[in-house]
Amino acid sequence: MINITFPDGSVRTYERGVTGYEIAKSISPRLAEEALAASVKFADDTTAGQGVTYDLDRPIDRDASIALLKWEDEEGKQVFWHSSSHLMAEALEDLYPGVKFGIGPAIENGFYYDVDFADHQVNDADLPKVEKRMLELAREKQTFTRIEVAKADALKHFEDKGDPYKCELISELADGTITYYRNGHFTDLCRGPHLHNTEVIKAVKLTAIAGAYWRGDEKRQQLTRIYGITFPKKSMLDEYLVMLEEAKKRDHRKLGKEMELFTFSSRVGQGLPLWLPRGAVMRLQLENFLRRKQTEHGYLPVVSPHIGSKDLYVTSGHYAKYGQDSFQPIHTPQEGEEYMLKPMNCPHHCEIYRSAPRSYRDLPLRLAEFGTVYRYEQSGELHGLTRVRSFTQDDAHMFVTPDQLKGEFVKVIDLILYVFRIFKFDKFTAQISLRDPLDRTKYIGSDENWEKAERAIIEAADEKGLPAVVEYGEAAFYGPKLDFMVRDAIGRKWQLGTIQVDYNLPDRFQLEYTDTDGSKKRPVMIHRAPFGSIERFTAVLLEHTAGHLPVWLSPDQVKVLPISEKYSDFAKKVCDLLNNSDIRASIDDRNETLGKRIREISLLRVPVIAIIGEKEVAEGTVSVRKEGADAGTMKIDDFLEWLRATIAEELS
RNA sequence: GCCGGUGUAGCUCAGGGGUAGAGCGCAUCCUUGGUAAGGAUGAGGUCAUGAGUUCAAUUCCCAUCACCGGCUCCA
Repeated sequence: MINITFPDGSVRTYERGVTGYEIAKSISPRLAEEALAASVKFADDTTAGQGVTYDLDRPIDRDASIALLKWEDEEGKQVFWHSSSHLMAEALEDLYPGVKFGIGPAIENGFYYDVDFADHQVNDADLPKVEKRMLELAREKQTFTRIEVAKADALKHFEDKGDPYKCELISELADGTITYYRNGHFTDLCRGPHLHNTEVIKAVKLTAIAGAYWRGDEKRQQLTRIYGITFPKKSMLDEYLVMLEEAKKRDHRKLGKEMELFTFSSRVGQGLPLWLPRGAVMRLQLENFLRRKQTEHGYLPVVSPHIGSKDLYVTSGHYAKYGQDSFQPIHTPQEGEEYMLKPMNCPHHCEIYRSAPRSYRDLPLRLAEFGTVYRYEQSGELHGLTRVRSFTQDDAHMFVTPDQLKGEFVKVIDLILYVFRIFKFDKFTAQISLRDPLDRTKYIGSDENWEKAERAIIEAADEKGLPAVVEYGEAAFYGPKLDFMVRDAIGRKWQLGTIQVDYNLPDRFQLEYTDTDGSKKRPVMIHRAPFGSIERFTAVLLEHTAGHLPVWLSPDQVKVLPISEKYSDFAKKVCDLLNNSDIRASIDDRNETLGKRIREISLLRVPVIAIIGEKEVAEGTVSVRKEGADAGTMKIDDFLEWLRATIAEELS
């Protein structure tokens, strides 16, 4: 007999070799129905961590703690979708005999399988057939059988089957036992784990078809990747589809058009956004918001040109690393003279640092600039405002002594958290990227400094209580970093702010300061950008808010609507009063019905509408509507106060 | 850059080998309206661009460009 410990601490004894499924059944039939896999941590496993995920049918042969994983658990979903990808493969093999398979993992929302269809051309119209077949197969209540085979046998199996991709994968595995999983007549090389039975897969939607290189290598065979998602209930699929529709409605490209914020022109060039008047107003508010806060934090504004001599980037090292893939140098009438569009602001800021001798008393020196940079992103990678070729970083570089690193980090984290709070990004995580412990040769800078910096980041994150994960080997070659990921209102993840330590540029530019003892020391540089870029941030914010920006940020804060032309004069007076108090208000007295004007203004997402008719003129009031809801009738002065209070509230 | 898809009026889209349609928007007029679409009339298109097949191409074929979905990349 063996002891099984449950998450609530209770212990039960079972026969040796009991399976997760049997355990679940012994607790309740309902649990057996809902459980998808088991998280098993053996009593003799002394390593940290949660243990391994087991198939429900896999025997447990010694004392262990187990947690039964359901759909609600992330690992449960992963098993569900991984099994679904096998089910899809089985369906594909049925429908298109002779197809060859690459890999088919679960992903954040569903799964995919990379398939070589040889001569057959698959398109969207084929997907419903595959979905139908998958559901038929699922209803056969296929079990997933785990089979252990020797590597040589596995290799032979897939050679006989004529599947070169699987053979390649197997040949790279360590010698010894390899596992297969079999469901129905489909057998796949797989580590597992898998579902107890395919019957729980009740709803299937194949979402997309795309090309994907075998092993992500563009020089190799391109396979057809089919994406899909499955659910244990039909209603969940419906909800998911509604969510996708919602995401489409929030697409910042669509909102940018509807709200008249920005546009693109092929004549201007790919990936080069044009900010329309309303967009430009919003953008200026974003900049001013940060500028004010940065002034409080002791940042000094600087301005640098949009181009720089090629030498500058040769010195910084960027030319050697990225020169070939950048906008190419600009030539002048002067023979041999070359300039480049600036791909980043740091080298310019390094030269600003060098413009005067620096003392330890000058540090930290914080140079800030909304610096527009130009990067030749690959054309297929451009996407709305999130990936463009010209964008403005909310950039700043801090030059600090090694001892100031941590204090400075804490201050930057504070700033970023402030930004998140104001924009209501309530859910976020941070990733601390450190060196690869196994290979320290690829990093520049002394061991001692790296350790200091890594410790500083970890401690700073800890002090601020950041929900942070540490990733080893993810640091840049020039320094460790801290990145922030936010989740938007419909649960999607975005990378926003970043803080990076840099030992490279101070070296390359030979930056120095005079220390207390009169010796010359090298400062450490910190790059940071809370927004990342104004363009990207705008995109994320639009999708997060579905275009309903806070009043302080809205391009038009108030529209004043006289019910008929008779009240235009009074409306004009109200409008002037608001404008004189720095409220962005304008009048809409077009020859349209009130309902129609309200509709159009609402579609532009103007947050506040002030309506003026006979009654209002007589009483010196306005009738206020905010975000589609009646906010009451107010005296003009009260309305102004109310607006100010609303904005102050948003910014507190 | 690669694979696949799309490109028709300012926008959203329908159509189809015999040179084009809707709704919205725009203009003019009527209407002077009370919280998300009042009415009438009218103007707008080299059907992305270039070459090809054809008596005839916006439609079919090819190339190019842009956009969309992915892959790869991201200082």
